[in-house]
Amino acid sequence: MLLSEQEILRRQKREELMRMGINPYPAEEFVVNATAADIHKNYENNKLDYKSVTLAGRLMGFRIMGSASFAELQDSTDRIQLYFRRDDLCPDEDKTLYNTVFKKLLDIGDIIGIKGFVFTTQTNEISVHVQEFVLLSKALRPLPVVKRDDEGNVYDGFTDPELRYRQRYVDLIVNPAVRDVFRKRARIITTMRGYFDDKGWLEVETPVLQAIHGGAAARPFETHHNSLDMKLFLRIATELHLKRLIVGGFEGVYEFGKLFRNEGMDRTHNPEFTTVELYVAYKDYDWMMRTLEELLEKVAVAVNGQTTATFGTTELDFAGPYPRLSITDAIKQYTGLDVESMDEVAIREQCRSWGMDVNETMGKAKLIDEVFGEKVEEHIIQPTFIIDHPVEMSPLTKKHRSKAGAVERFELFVNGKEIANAYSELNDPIDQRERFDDQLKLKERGDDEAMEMDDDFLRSLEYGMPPTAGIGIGIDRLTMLLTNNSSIQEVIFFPQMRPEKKVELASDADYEAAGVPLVWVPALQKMGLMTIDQLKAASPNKVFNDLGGMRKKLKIDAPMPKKEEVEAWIA
RNA sequence: GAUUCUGUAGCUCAGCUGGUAGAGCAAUACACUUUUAAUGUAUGGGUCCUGGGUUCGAAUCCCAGCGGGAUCACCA
Repeated sequence: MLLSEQEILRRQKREELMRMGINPYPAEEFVVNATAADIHKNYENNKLDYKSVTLAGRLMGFRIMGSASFAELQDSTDRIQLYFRRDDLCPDEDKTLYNTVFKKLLDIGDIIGIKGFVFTTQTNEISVHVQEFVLLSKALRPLPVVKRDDEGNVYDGFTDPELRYRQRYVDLIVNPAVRDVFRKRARIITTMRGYFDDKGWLEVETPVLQAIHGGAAARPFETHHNSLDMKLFLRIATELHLKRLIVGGFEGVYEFGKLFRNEGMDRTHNPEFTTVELYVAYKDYDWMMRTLEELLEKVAVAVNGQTTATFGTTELDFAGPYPRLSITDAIKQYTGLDVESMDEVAIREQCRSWGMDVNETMGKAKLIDEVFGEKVEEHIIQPTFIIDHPVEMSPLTKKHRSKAGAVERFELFVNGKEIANAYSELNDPIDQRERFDDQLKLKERGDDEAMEMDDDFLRSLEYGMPPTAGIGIGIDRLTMLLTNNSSIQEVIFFPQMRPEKKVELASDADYEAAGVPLVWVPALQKMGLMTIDQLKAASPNKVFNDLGGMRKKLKIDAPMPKKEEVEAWIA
């Protein structure tokens, strides 16, 4: 492995600590009785309680001034300043603990535990005067040092998205706002769970691996089960299993979980994403709209303390009720086009005149959906229910009680994006079978997103499913809205990325087999001789000469090999 | 998948019409007992993403590849 100068130094410090009898990775529990946030919040009003605190966290900065020093400690809650004084830590003659262990052998990124008392410095900063400290974990890699001034301006930020997503742990350490996003994400989920549980609905888990992928129009991931020797799909929705559970007699069931769709990736799509789906018996989509309004209002308040959330320059208000607009009325409102009174051909012509990419296989329903997506969606900023979609686009939805050709469905749009999709669930098994048949016809015509026939699901409906309202909510997108992030990668800890490419590197054993003593391997690697082939192709004279330089540069403690030895490696 | 921008020290970035690299922070050494983007002095640190090409000479120009960002298409 090729190490930077700083990494080598830290490894040497680790060794040095061990030589001094200090375990850089001790096993013992370290009991903490305070946190940085707690001290900042409560010390001023309650000074007596902070005469003896123990804290643990990561060192994020040093300001050393001779025999006294300040350091920044970051625990899971916040940062706090530590004050170290040599003669307090080392009252006797031996000043090693301060001069060597603290000043020389600790680095930014190391995790320590401290014991001390809280006080306020002359510059009026609440700090901990350290009386004892113990190393809990030595960090071998240097951390990016992000500096902030009093106004909160950031200097030398750790900002490269590739590095931030690939090494999210580093992002979380140095960018506190990132930790906050994920705390809010967790709060969104726990608030929803609490709401559902209070209603008496059951949290359930259904299979991720499915022989038939159903419940949505999407391309699935495929995998293979070895002992069954069969193809399995990763689920694209939880819908069909949850409805089986309603058939089974639960009044309400919900599942938070990952869905997997083998489609494009961009700032609003990750191949695996989180949704919650909820199904409640004896309800319809009107009821579900009211429920969603109540739920989102609670969630917004739980996350941001108010029903409004700022997204970019717009203020979104999640306080219900939200406007309800049929998909055809929405099109009329934003384009002036009355699609209800038009036939398929006329709509298609209109789409073409707008320069939209449409073709003959698209029926009226699909065209309406396209027009909505192209001309309307982006304009819907405040939470709005778009309702009563054409039946062809909604194969699992009950036909509308009064509107011909429509279904009882709504999608909630916020800031131009769909974040929830719900309907009065279709529970007529004969109608459901016909809808699946229609999907199969689409599939035969080449629509690889059309749903498959799910006979077991139909069988369950034949036993009778109560009238049911169901909804799916995209957790990632909701989190984006409530945390003011325009990229899904910002609200997923480890967004999908291409694997890092590994540099081709010969192993230590390969070098040894070529006769190279291990001490010289780093030197050869530093010279760019990463593989044995490269070594064999090198000039022995040059290698021998360069080795002298590298020996000094890398502070290699072994005597120089003889020229004949070097020639032997290469020959 | 298409278009476009981009890849230089551990991090953030300079580097002009080609002459083998610079800054700040981080690191190392020294000074400094309340600093806070601590400060001062000195020092070290680079396969300039990879591979070809043009050239006496490439971080720089050209081609290809790989990674990433943005926009668009499909989708939630």
